Amino acid sequence: MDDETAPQKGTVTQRAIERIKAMIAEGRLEPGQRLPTERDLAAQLGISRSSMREAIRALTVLGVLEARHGSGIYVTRLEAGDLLETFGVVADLSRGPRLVELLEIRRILESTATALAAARISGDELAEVEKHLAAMNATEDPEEIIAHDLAFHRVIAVAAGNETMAAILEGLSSRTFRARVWRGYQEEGAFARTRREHAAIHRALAAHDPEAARAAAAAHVGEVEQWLWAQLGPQDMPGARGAVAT
Amino acid sequence: MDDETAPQKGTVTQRAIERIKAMIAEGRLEPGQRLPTERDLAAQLGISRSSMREAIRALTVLGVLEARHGSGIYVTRLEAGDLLETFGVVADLSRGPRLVELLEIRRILESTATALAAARISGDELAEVEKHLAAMNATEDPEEIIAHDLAFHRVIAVAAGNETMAAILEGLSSRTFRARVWRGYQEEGAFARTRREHAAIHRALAAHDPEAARAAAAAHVGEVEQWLWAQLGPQDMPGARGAVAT
DNA sequence: GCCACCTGAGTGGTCCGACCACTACGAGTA
DNA sequence: TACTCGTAGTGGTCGGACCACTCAGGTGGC
Repeated sequence: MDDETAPQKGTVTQRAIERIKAMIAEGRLEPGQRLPTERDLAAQLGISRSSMREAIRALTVLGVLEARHGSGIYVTRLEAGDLLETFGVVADLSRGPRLVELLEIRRILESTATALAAARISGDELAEVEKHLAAMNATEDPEEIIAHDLAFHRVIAVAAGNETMAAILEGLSSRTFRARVWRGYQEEGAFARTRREHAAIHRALAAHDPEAARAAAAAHVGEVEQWLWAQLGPQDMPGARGAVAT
Repeated sequence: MDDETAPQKGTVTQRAIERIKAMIAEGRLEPGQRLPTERDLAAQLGISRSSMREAIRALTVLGVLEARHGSGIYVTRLEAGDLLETFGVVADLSRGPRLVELLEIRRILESTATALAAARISGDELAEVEKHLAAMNATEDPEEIIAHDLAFHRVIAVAAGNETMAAILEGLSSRTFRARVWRGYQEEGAFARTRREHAAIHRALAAHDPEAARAAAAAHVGEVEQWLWAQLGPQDMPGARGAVAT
């Protein structure tokens, strides 16, 4: 009903966004290709440069386009990582019960990804997993631990052979998200438990045992999930006023 | 550390986006709340209205803000559905091997969601599932079938009790995505098979049998997955690692 | 008294033109 | 040949003007 073909539907900018998206979807614009200048594009669609800039900005934050100052506007590679960067925004802006939901999704995907990785992981990838595991255990700096923890799981997700899933999991473990949740979690002396869980995951990967890997990963994320749930059960999180029973 | 806190990092617009996002993350802007006018906001951050408009447009497409012509700018409810609308863009712009990856993710999430739903689904929800199932079988109009198919799975996802997962699954089954893939799939006379699979899912839900529900849902999505894989098999077989039966 | 209508201030939407900051390429030079 | 440096062209920012729409408050009729 609200589909194209009609003279005009929403705002001019919105139409411009759809037009460019359509051009990419139809293959008239290839990944990496350079677009005409803002001025030319605006003229082509018969709109002002301001409106065209808003459309470009919108597609930029969506990871579809990339603007290089002084050079031009380009279509991104359109790979999973480019497009799913916005997933981090969801994680950053979620609070309360939705955080638990996000962790539940991560548990489901991460456990499956780890199981797949156990079956497919190569020697090189396994070595990289071990590298991050060792680095994680060799320092006490929270920042460094989080960084290697992230990389640890990323290697596994990639080894699972699904780039899109790896990108989603990366968004679900974004720096700020992890920092927010883990700050409290780790303060309760969860370091030792985390190390044990990571070791269990590594063991299952090395043994190429998918079921053990699935269980270990599920337990790993599940621990955080349970803790977070308990956190906002009795009292809501600090900063937010009052538990909202929507 | 990674930024100089004081002077400036990226573009003016980018900074404005971060500022507003931060205001929301810190709770200084509540869901549903109205923001100052574009002109005031621009003045507050010391930037031009044009740049502020680009920032607002960016946050609008991300589902964080909502602009109502003549009324004002408001923070959305910030619920999963609002923020994950952009997920549909990923599905719409993905082609070739990435489509299979997306279907694999949908298979994983959908099977788990269906299993959860089997355990939790209420009588009312089950009735709604049956309603869409009947409507789906009562027509030959592809558009209508797709609509009820979508609603069928949506009810199940909601019954699983994870709104975020339901929103993601909705994005993975967006109208255009489904239309693109299913056009070819259904042309091969998959109607009968689809009906049988839907019936199996419903049966498992009615019996409150999670394992049967998981299997039925996985098979349902897996069928499309296999078909799609075969479609682009002969043409391009990129550097994916060996096929592993899951 | 009540309700429909109208008006106007205020808001987002669009356009324009100017200038700045940066990149890329090629002419000029050593 | 290799390097430097200018410059045309690009995205980034700004300010102002006007249009399209919403909504509250007043106005008029009933």
